[in-house]
Amino acid sequence: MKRPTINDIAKRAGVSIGAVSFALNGRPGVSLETRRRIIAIADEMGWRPNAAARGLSESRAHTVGLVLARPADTLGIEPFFMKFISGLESQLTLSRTALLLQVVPDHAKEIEAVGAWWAERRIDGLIVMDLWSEDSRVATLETMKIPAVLVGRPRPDSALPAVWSDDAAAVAETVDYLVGLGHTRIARVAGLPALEHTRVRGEAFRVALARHGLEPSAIIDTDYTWEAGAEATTFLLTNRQRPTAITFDNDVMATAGLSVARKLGVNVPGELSIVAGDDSQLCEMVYPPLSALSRDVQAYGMNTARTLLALLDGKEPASYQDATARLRIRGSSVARSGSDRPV
Amino acid sequence: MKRPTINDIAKRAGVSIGAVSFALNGRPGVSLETRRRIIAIADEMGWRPNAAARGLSESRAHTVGLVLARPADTLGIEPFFMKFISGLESQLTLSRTALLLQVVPDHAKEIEAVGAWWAERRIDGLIVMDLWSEDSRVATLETMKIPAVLVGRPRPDSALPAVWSDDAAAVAETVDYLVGLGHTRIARVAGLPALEHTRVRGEAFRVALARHGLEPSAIIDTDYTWEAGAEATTFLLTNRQRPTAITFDNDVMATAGLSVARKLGVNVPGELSIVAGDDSQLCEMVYPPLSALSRDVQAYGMNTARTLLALLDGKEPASYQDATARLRIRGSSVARSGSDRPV
DNA sequence: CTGAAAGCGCTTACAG
DNA sequence: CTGAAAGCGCTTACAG
Repeated sequence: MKRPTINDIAKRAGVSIGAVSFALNGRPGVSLETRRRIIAIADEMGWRPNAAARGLSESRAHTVGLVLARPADTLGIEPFFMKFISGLESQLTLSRTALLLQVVPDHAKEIEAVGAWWAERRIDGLIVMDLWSEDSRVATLETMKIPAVLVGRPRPDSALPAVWSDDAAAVAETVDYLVGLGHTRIARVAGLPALEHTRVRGEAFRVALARHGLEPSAIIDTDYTWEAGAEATTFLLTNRQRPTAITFDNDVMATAGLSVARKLGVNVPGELSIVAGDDSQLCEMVYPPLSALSRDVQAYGMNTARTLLALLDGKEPASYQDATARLRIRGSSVARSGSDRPV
Repeated sequence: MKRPTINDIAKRAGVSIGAVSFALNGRPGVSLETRRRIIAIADEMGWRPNAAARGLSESRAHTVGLVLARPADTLGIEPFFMKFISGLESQLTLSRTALLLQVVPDHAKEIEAVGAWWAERRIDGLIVMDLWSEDSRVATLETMKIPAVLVGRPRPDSALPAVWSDDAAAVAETVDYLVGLGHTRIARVAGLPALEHTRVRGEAFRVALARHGLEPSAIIDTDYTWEAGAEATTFLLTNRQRPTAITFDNDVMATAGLSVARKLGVNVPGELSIVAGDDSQLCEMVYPPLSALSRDVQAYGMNTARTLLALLDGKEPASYQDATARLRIRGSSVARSGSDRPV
């Protein structure tokens, strides 16, 4: 029942353990015939390299880390993470690399967790998510010399490779679409203002509207929760000059907005068009179903894994631009039918 | 920049590496004064044990594994996993144990993944989720002698400890509640029939109704998806003798049921009461908000981690019964107001 | 092409 | 109470 070691294989094959190691790792120094025999024996014995032993001599853990820094009760109904992780792993597994996961409440705890993993040599590299505009983690990781991939825009102040998609273009598509429908009073319910992601979308929102000679009807910062989405929508819809279209930075808030509109007697899409900045099943579960910016999150995870693995293999750090989210039009957005509609 | 080893500490302290190891691990054999000095030096140098080295000599990885066997597109909007994992980790971290995660499509791939981790000695133990009534994994893990904790009912045919809660009691509470409201035609939209969880709930449903002299109005198996929930509800509500109350095995299907009822012009809760078998934010996001069986999922994860850690520490395998889910009553369920209402 | 040996950084019996 | 040494299971220069 004891798991076999290269020693056992060497004995059975009548060669040295060095030869076994060379044969199993495809390195020169063993005749083809011997190599074949060794591999056959290893397979037959169900041998797998002891990760600790290999890690110790290679100084490589064949493991990467992912820390999610968010309050546990915020780990909500967004399917993003599970899908992203699933994509990550499908790639990591191909390279026999494992994924270590931890959930912590904030950036300080994240650095602490990563520092421990790194000091214990449990990980070779790291995936960094939810980047802030001012994000102390980036400099800290560079100081610690931890190979890392940023999930988000490349940073001008950092050499760490990033995997990102063009949020600005996606927001522009949304704005162009809504303006094309005749909307002129368009509001934005934004996510956490500290996130770089949110800043980029906000700026793109202004710029896209400006191209049409328009200004934002309003931009409201939130924390992504249902409650914040509901509150923001209530504020917007009970205002004098209420918007005819609202974009929400995620699906949960868009759903909250839809729900508030119904309560206030504002017809969606008749009087109010809604577009969600994240797509998920939730958008199809409500009525009317929500138009949303949609993307392949699993592919995003896969590309992130590939970028990190390349970095760990000693390749030049290179950022990767993932596909831009595309607008998926559903029932929550239609042409403006108000008095000031262009004719 | 090189990370310090016990060798560096030993040199600085002027002692042998053995003494350092003893001091740092709180074992006897070092004088109190020396011990203090060594610990101070280690702290100052930011030393942390190399996990590979320790793992190799201890034959213990200080890591446990969790494999989620489900199709990637099913990794839906249920917050259950992220919450459970977050609970798991808060405990594991206290014991300096890491969590390895993998997502695979089915049981065969799960066994393959676990087998690889185990053969490579990457994990000391395992958490097994989503148990089936007939589950080949249980026997396989016992054959492989992998320490594992089952998330679900203890198995009569296995010595593996389980962490579970009394689903039957929770279902009975739901039935008693609905019957108490005057409902006599109560249907159940069940989850995956292969899951032991589903079987137990189904049986409890029959038994609880029988105690009131009633029979199930219907029991429909599904795959937990929105679509299946919608289809089942449509079937139930367009039937001649339609139920006045439906229990759904999760929140997503309950939401689908609510949506279908609205489309069919069946008033909730006026003509139909709905109870969800899983609670989540989703239940509060719809109108009327859904009554649901609610539980502390993070605590469930914490207790699972504790049970596994105890097993790894050589304690006798002992199952743990977690708190029973409690019915949280919201707007989707009210007293029956039909013609056959008891007076 | 092959074998014998050192080394990765720990833990842990074993002598003193 | 302390030190010197073997061993965990690999990889990898280094001689032959």
